[in-house]
Amino acid sequence: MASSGGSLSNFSASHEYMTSFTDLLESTNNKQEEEEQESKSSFSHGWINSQNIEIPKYKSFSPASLPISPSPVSPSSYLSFPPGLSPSILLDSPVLFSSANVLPSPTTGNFGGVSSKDGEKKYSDFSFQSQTRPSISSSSMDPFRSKQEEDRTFSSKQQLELSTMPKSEPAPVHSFSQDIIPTNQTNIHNYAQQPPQYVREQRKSDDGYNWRKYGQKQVKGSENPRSYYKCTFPNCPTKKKVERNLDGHITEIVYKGSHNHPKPQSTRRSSSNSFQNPTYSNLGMTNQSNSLLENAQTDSVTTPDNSSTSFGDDDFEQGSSMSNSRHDEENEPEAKRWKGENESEGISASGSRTVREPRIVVQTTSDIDILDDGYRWRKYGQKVVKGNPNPRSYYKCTFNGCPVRKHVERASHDLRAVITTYEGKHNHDVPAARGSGGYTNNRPPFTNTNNAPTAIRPSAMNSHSNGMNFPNPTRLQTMHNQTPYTLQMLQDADSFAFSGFGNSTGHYVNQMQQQQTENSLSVAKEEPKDDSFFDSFLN
DNA sequence: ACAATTTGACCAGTC
DNA sequence: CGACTGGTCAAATTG
Repeated sequence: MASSGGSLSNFSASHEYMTSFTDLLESTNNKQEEEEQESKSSFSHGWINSQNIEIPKYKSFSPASLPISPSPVSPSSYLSFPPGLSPSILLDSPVLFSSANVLPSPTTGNFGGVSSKDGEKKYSDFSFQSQTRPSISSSSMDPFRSKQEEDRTFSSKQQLELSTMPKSEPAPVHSFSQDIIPTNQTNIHNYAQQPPQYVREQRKSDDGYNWRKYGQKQVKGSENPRSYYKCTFPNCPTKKKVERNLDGHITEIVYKGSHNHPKPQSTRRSSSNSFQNPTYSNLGMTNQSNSLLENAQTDSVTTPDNSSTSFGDDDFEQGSSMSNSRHDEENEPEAKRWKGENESEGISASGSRTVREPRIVVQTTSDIDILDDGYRWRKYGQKVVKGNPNPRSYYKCTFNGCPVRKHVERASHDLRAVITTYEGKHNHDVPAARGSGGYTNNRPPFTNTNNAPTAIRPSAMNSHSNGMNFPNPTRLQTMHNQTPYTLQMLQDADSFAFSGFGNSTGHYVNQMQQQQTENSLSVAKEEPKDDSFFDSFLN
């Protein structure tokens, strides 16, 4: 199969791969069972649930990456997997399974080792995942597969989740671009190669992180209850929500935010596993991973807006990769956003998706384009929210299919201050500058035209034409715990930012005004600078 | 007694 | 503006 593919273009892939691996090993969460189930379920039923999660690219990627590599081959082999290959095919192929070491029971979908939750099981799952993913990813997968197939997918799904959840996720994101795929694959390989134990860990920790469940709710349109989890690491803003089907299988996992800390490896059982390969677990994953992540983000993908890319650790990887979530959003409309899942039906860009699968989406906090300047907005709501007597206006970007929204409100403590919060990233260029041609020029696009953009942003930030060194919004978010960017934040930053970038400021200011006008927001004009400043960053 | 989970209520966001 | 839905909080429950 694809083994030869070689496209593993990056290290990153390997890194992620590595990380995921380590994660798996490490992961030893108490919640293992849950996760396990989750992972399983997601895969198995993922698309079946038909939550409509279309995971177009996503799926594709993951699958590809996953697995296939029958044998524990070198990562490269994984990579080799041609994107074109449908995972499903691979899955079907006995070879794949076999490679997995553990074969799942056709009926149960469990591996022989399953009985024990130990690594063995995981292991098996693992193998599946790799397989499954491909299948999943491939749109070709027939949701109505025979039970056996489902079972397989099942396991695979689980694996997917596992892989995805933690670090793997990032990979998938990258995967959007074919280039990325390799990375994913890489991850997959690792899993596959890994002993059963690995698998387990994955399940447990998912990603190796520890999560606290803080809520559960029945969501409309789905029989599956949705569970809400927060990362237990102090001050870590990362959250995830998991939907499980009636069977307890995870059908969907959505990550929000990125971890601002390394994975709790130590905690996790990695030790227990014999399996842990030194290689895998520590393999420098950390270091490499970081670099990789960054590369990945930059290169291929996307950086997650939120993505904590900056972190760089393996752990982060996930997040960062997650960050790619942008892609998700943009590319995959379906990819749900943490909150407002706009999932506008697939609107987004590629609407190519058709197949549904359990999704694992990483949302970084929200992708936020800090600046709206130049964009056109439609007001769709207004509300007074608790803690601020001033009404909050809600706006949507009017560009067709663009998921970006923002809300604006005056600070309760200072009417001069306008707080603007952006959610989502533009999937298009700034509309022709209304007044200022500058708009377009200035903005480098955070906007993603396509999926690709995501990756771009980070770099964009850096390169920002303005010469502003402002931290990438994405990162900022991360830094702020993924808090959406707000004007306030900008204001805070003002002082320093401003000083350095006078020119841009003016420019931005204008933009702000324009925006204000457009939005009909009564933005505090008094402090246009702030906004502009802000905008500049955003841009 | 403690920690984790569950669950109803509240709040924000969207239509 | 009101209704609806999803996300979060936090008290209650469970292990």
